[in-house]
Amino acid sequence: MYRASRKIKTAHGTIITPFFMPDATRASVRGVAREHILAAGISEMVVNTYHLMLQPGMDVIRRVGGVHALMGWERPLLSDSGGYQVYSLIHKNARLGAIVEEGARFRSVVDGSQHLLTPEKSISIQADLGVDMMVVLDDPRPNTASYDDIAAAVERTIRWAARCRRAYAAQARTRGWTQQTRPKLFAVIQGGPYAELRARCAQGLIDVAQRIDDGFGNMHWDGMGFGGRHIDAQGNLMEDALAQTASLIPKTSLAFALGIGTPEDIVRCVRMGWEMFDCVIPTREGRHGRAFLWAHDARERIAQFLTTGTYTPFYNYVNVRTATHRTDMRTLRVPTQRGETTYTYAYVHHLLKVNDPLGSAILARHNLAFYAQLMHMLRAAVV
RNA sequence: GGGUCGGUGGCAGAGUGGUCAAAUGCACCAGACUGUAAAUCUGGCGACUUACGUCUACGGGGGUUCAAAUCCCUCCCGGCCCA
Repeated sequence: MYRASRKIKTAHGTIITPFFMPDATRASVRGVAREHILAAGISEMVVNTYHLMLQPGMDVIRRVGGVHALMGWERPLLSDSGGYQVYSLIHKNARLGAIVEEGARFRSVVDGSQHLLTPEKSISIQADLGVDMMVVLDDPRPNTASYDDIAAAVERTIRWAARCRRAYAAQARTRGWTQQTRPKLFAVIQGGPYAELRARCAQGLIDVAQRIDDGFGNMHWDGMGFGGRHIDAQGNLMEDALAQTASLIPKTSLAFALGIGTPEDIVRCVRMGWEMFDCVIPTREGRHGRAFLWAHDARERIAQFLTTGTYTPFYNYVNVRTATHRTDMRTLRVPTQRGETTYTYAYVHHLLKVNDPLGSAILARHNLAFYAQLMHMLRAAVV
């Protein structure tokens, strides 16, 4: 069952669960300015260790005083460890990298240069980024990998989590973090499609937290995520896996469903107990011409699903690129700093057709507002 | 008026006797996208047909040939050169 809404204090403000973070992988949500992110009702974003260490590079990040300063963003940020990027690179093209016990060896997609991202280095980089929430380096595997391969990745993920936790404690000393200012530390559960491996991974990670001091005497992870891919070959949410994994996460830790998802997936996951999400869907789909739209009685349908488990579709998904919108003068709501404005479908359709980034940006902003509203409804429903 | 080069699918542009319903790009019509190597990728794109397939097509008309977008004749149209 869902977890009640709770507040998390960070150095850049208080977060209320459940919440959704758009991916600002390279320190920007592609094409959407920070004032438009805020206007959409979004207060947290995810940046990426892998991308930022390559560009602009940690030398620049340190000199400008961190990624908040670089972006001019005053709200909470989470950095992903880079594990997923290395996984993505390696599994799409084995020449681009390899996992070794020391860490993830990979070639930069920016300039082809070779790098070794270790658990310690990932934590150090994330500390330099200055984010409010950081994630341990993990070893994701495709769900199609062999049982033995995934089992080995689970054990490695646990060992790497232990190294990350020690590195975190060392950073805490060096940088003088306090219990109030320190970034939250998230572990990541692997195990893919195998329930016993997920359980083993979760228990292994919990043991690590109890065994290794984070520098503040905490005996738990601030958050625990579920990594890898949670979508089957048909594009459906792996509900059993997500439900089981949510149940493995102690209430002392925030439950973070990495990379999820569609509005429906998020609602389903919140019911299972997941509390935080990040995904490219609202922005990528927007960039590619899709808009999420509320169905009638969406709020009631969501509330009904949370209490009874009976799911009724609560939104529509429209492709504004299709010819039907060429002269469609109905309007699409887009958030602004002073409330809201509207654009006609016909205009957005035209902008998309002429490849003006404005069309993509309008839809991304619209979809971000949709996701923010969704999370607002969910917060109200899980009191 | 003479010469010359050329007219190919919505556009640009290959092809110069058979494997051509015609490369490729763009446009167009759809689809995909879930810790962003994604302003990316996939499919369709003459007509009819679920499909096998059938028909009509490379400016118009007429020939040669078993077979023509490709060769010949003629007409129409366009560029350039000469008068």
